[in-house]
Amino acid sequence: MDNDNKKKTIYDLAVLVEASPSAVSSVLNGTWEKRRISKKLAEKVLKIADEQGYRLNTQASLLRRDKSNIIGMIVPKYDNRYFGEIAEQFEAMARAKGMFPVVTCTQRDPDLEFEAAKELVGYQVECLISTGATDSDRITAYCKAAGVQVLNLDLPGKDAPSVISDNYTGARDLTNLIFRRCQSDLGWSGPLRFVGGRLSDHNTAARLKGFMDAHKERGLAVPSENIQASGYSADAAWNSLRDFYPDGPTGVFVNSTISLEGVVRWHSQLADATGSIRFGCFDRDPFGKFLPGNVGMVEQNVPKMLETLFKMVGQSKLVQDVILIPCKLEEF
Amino acid sequence: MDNDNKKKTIYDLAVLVEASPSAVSSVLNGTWEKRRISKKLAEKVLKIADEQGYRLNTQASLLRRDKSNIIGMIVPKYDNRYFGEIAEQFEAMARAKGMFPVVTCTQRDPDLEFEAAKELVGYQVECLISTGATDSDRITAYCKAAGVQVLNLDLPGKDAPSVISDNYTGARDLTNLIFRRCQSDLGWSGPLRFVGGRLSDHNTAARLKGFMDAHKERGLAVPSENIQASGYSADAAWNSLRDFYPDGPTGVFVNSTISLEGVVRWHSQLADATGSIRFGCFDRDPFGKFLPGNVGMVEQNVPKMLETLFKMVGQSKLVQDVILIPCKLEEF
DNA sequence: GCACCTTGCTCAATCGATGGTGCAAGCAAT
DNA sequence: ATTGCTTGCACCATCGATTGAGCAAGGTGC
Repeated sequence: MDNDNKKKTIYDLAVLVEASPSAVSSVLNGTWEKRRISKKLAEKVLKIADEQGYRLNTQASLLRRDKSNIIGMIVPKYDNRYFGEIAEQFEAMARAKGMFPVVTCTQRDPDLEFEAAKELVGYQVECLISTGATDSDRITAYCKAAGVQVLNLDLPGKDAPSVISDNYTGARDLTNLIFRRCQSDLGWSGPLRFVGGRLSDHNTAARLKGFMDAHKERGLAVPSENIQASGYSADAAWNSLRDFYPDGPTGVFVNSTISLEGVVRWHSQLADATGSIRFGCFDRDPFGKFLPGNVGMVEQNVPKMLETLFKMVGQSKLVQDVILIPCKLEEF
Repeated sequence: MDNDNKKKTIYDLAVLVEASPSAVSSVLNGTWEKRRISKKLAEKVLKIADEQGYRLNTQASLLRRDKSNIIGMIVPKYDNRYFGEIAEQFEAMARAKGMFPVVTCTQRDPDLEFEAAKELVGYQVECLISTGATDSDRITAYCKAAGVQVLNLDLPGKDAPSVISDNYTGARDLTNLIFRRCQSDLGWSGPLRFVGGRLSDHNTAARLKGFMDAHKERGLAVPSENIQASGYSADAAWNSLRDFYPDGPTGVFVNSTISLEGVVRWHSQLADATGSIRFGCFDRDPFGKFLPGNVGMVEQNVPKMLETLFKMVGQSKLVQDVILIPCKLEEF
């Protein structure tokens, strides 16, 4: 049978079916009717291809075709539900559209992001989705020079269309929710604290603005030590709170579920004060609802974001530059 | 400059540097010294390639080479830390070894798993890692016929080497921990309940055996209604518990963090009984520690699993069929 | 002045699949 | 018997990069 482990090619099949490689090729790629190959030969080819376990060499096929149908995505991390959902749904939607998705995880490392983007361009992706990229403009510049479409997701970029959450409104709503619950549960009215993320990051900046505006509406000033955007890691959030022992009610706006891990660690180690703390988190995690003190989470609308994104794939003239997708606020 | 959006090829570069395409190629792929190309020409090629934004066409390159250096992985879901960590670390390790990782998510759908495996073979992967695959033997058979190495991860298969956790021991240890805490916290000694997973799945079966053996050691019988392996979804776990209102202390072995979501939902809705429940979970989630009633979690040793796996990549003669990696038990 | 080696390249076949073009056989119409 | 159309394929250039083989120019030794 096929005890030789070399892969079968259309030339091998051609010998077996006693026909030409081009006939075999056209049968296998479905163009045989157009090429007036007889049904009889077509069936014979398919039968033998099946018996021999033939599989198209995608590399060779793509080299010859003009379209690759490959769509690439870079994603920072798989350590939270948000990016996990993005990757999963992106793959599902790409497949549904007959494309081949290639997703690669770049660890929030700008150089790795750029390397990965270059690699994907080498694989002839037709479109590259740059998700949460630290330096998306460098990627965009490279891809533009290579004639590859780029779309930004989650974080905006200057030179390519971007689909992102309405971070400002989501953050303002979440801040208001925390205010409301601090008032009703603790009889206390702020100001709140902001923990996690980076100020240099667009999303953190937009969320902080929503946070600040909610304070302004209440005529509240926010002391600068209340803003602790010390990075995207649980340890960073933990470090920025570890020496803080509240002497009264406290409300915390947590920027990302990763930061939430650090905040919850802090929260759980406070002896008495634990009951007089309320927090809310931008981004959702299914366990969040069950964490004591958590009053609500913002869920970014991933299906809607991806749906919007996929409408732009392959379009050359795109009107809008940054498209904002509303978030959903879940109160616990 | 490069305002034409067609991709540059070595032929385009050859014209610009006034040399042959083969000289250009050998400079770009680093074989130029072996091929006795002068340093002067090499530098000229590199300079112009850079100016022109040249990028190797991987498709064409791979077609000609014998090794692709692509390593593929299929993964069921990105909705939990375990598979997320596997994907992330797999990519990092593959890159560190100079390979190009392609990971694709197959939604626990056996047909999608198989389709994805076939696609990856078409992309000339040198090795396919089949992670948690429902029907790994079908994938193995296909890949063997195509001469592609397969390694199973997380779930074992008959016809290819497998690296999996020591589910039995991990589950027995976790069961013992739950017993211990039920005794010390509640003065109660079982029998416990088992929730989540599928009995047809090897891992669930091994974990259930560990669960049962821990009961046997204590001379305890487990009523059949205590075993609720109703699937891998939060809703399934929730459904299998929703009508259960404990009238005394209760201990639950939760099989996967996804099932834990359902269990916690149930737990949080019990009125009085909530304090007399203890549970533990196979698989870790950073928020688990903060869930009331949770006494511990089993963490699978992903770095060790992948390290073991990568040692086998490219090896033709492999001695051991199923390699068990010990888990770590974390008590809260 | 001739043989021989080294240097620095170029030539052309090749990887596997694709698709435009061409050609032979068969049949009908005149 | 000749023209013309249809059917059913085969031939071959091509995609971009790689690599064994070969060749011309220049240098060295005797």
